[in-house]
Amino acid sequence: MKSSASAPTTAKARAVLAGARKVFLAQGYSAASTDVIQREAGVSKSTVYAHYPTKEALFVAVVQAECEAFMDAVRSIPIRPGALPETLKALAVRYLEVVLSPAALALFRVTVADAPRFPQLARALYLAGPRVMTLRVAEHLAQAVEAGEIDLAEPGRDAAASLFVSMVRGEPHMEYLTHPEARPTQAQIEQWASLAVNTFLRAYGRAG
Amino acid sequence: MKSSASAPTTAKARAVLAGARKVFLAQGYSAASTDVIQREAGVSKSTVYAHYPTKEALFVAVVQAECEAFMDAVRSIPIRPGALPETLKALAVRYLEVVLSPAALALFRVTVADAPRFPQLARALYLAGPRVMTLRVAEHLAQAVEAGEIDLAEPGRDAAASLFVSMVRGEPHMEYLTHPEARPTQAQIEQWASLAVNTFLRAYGRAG
DNA sequence: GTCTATATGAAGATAGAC
DNA sequence: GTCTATCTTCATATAGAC
Repeated sequence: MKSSASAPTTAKARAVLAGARKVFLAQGYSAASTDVIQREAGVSKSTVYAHYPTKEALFVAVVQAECEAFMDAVRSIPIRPGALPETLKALAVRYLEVVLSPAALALFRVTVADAPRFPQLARALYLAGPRVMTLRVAEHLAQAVEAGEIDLAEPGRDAAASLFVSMVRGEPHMEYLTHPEARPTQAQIEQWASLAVNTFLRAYGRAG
Repeated sequence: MKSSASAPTTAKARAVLAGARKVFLAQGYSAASTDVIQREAGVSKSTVYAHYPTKEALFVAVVQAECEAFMDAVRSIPIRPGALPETLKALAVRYLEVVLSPAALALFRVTVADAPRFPQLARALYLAGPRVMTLRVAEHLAQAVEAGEIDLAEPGRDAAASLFVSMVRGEPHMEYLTHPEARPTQAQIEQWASLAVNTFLRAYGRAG
């Protein structure tokens, strides 16, 4: 069911991918060197090239694997049916935890950085993250509309979901992308999630 | 009044900076080579090094200059006093035009990409863009509160401004960062701005 | 598949003349 | 300040033995 690349089988093959993951996510495509990847993986130069024909192919494999892991993380955020405010809040908190994780920030950095050179990877990131999250939110909002908890006649379900996700991610994502040493506290995440949910429900909720 | 680097005076010096700007914004720090910059500028290698001691210094000069230009662009967005919906809409449209411009997207890409290596540049970008915009919005929202057009008692003026900017920028910024060949249409910008403004005013406006 | 050793080119930076 | 020519290092990638 993998979209393209096959998962490595042997121990050395896994070591190559793991080393490449570490180096590429830390340094980006151009700054990373195959020498360092090779050393990090504890293998020789030709072992790297035995599994991946070029540095580009190795980078593509790494980013694709990370996008799939990222997508799985977003997909596995539970949506517990219940009162809408609590459900949205929990959703927002979990999404922020994923999106602000060091791995997700690094993936975003290196993928967006080389988007002009690897446009398909940038698109894969978009589909794996914001798109999947927005679709899931839209689905749940549809249920809330049915239940009469919310009124989305005007902007539409999809636009409302997209806006909600933008509100949740917007400011903290920007902040931690531009402050690479800093880490968000749980309190900040909760606070921002509450702010976004409250605003969203003030705008569209029925029993505000 | 410049914060750090001095503006180039001679024609060659300007050519070096212009060439570096073009190449760095297109390729990022690591992928860019001083050879290409030198050729782009129409000067020799040592002319580059006569003005900037290292590639790093040249990159810093380019990004700082771009951040200042970006800040000026955000600062020069007019806030015409008038009815709040129209004022916010115009503000949102102009902000999106700036933030989604090819130069701003490229600046974001290369700066965020190398944020771990050049953290002060990433912070400069944050201050030049989101921070300046949010402060301006907060200022205007304070006036709207005074005029009784809006009620921001609960989240507070600064949080509301930050949320508004997140709503405006969120989805389209993400979309065009991850689809480098595509360009937004004016209609899309207007539509997204309207959506953000309407939602914000539904949540906090008094005469919704 | 995996290693050591190496080919080949390009990168950042400098020397020295003008 | 500006050029041509060059130094040195390090990059991607390959050859050939096991």
